[in-house]
Amino acid sequence: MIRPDQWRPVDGLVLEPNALSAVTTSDRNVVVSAGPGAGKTELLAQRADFLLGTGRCPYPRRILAVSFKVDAARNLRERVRRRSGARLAARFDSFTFHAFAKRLIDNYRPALTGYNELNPDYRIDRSTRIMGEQITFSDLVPLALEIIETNTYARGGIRQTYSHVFLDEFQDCTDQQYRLIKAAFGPTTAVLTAVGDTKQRIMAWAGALDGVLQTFADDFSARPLPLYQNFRSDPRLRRMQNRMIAQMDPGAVSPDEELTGDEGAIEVLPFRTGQDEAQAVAQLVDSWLHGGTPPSEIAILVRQQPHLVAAVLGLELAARGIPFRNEQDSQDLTAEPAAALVFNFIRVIAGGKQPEAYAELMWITNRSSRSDDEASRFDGQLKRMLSEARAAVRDPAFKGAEPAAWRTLVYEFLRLVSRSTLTALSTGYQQGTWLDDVIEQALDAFDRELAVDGDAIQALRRLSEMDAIRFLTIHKCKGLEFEKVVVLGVEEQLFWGDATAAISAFFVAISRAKQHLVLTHVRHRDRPEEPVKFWSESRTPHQEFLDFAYEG
DNA sequence: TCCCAGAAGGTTTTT
DNA sequence: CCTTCTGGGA
Repeated sequence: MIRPDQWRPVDGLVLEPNALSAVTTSDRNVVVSAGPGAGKTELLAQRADFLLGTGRCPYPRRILAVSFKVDAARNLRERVRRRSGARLAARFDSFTFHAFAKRLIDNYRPALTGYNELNPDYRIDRSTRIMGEQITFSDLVPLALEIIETNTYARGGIRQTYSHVFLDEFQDCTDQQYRLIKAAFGPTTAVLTAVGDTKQRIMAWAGALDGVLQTFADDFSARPLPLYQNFRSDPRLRRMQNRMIAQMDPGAVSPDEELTGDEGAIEVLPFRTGQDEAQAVAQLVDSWLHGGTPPSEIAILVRQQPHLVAAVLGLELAARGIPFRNEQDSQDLTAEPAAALVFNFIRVIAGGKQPEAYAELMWITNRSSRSDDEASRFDGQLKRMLSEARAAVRDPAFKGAEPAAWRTLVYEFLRLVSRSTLTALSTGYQQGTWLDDVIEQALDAFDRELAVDGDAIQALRRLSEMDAIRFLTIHKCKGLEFEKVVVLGVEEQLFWGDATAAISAFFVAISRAKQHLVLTHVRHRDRPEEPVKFWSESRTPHQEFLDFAYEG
């Protein structure tokens, strides 16, 4: 146990004064407002280390961190584990709002009565609610709220468990989510830390509360702690951000003398057609990769529907052998162990030497508790299965039977691995149909990628986190950062709607870049092959946004 | 029967 | 911001 006055930031980080206050305050609610790159997530990780390491969050009490996206929740969880070690991190729960709500429902389900009554093996569906057996995503938070509001036992349990609560990206909190937080943690039951940035509020259309940071400050008597530094972006990029801040929130502008320097680059590239744009951007990406930039440090951002806007670019990248991933249709399979197992199996039988994938496969399939005798028999069966599958894939007839032939092999492999080994991979696999859904989703994603160029190994690379450059909507990129960012289509036709929402989206997009930002626009975009209801072929540059790119 | 205003969808979220 | 269709009023 460390004494609070002897605690130092982990990894020797130097925190600005307000950040240090936010990290080491142990008995007061605070609201940290800070722009992009201020290190809000890092601040929460440091605060977790402080609270757990000094015993301000005393055993067996825990810290609850609530985020909006799986990515963000996982990111924070891993950072705390890395910084503070597994022992302390075991008392740190990092969930999305939905995961937090689901846990409340699972733990206190009998508290739901009447219309909301739910079977133990209830399912979650995208759209349809069936009384008693199936709920939708949007039911999760209201049902959790119902439990917390009506059941003193549940309320007491949750308050007993958590001494501190972290709220990430809080500017995008909805009315329902805010009510859940308020009902679960009254003003004096836990110490709350909210972090956010009003300028990055891009969920207003989905019901994010206007001025929720201020509402929180009022309701919870939270101390406001603004942060001023930006550790992410080079000076040229910070100056562009600052020009936008001057318009969005004049009070938060940084003085010019703090943003001097020549590092960083911003380019505005106008094109005649989407085809020209695709060629130039593919070439640019190619040159970045050859210059040594890792693929995971490059992102292509589009306001919405990246598959439509960037379809031509996809072809240009594929022609150059550059793996790319459309985040829209391969949603977070990387986090699913069952999907990873399927991909590893395909990697092992499709590729030449794949020692890592092979070792991973052996480890996962072999760890269920068997007797030595059984284990060695299973080992033999698996090796025989793998070598037969390898031979099958290399048979010229296999090409003609794709993708169904892959499916057959994968299911044969999964049968051998056994259902019980599979369900043991993740707690979620024991309830409902989630395991089967994940396996099907993994196979679908593989089919889709295989259809691009018919190369199984390339398809897998596109599905992997590390090897592929990413196509993202601006919404998906929130909270992420990249060395190089291309914002495709800075056009009136794409940045439509409420002016505040549009400028916030553009601000989020440009502030992802650490070193190099490229903005493109075209005069003509071909209507895509797949039918779309609304599409203008002729395009207008979004001059107001593009002008932010220029100094003076 | 003609004319014009309004609507529609797009960006997210789980074990 | 786009385009097409519908319903209500003239």
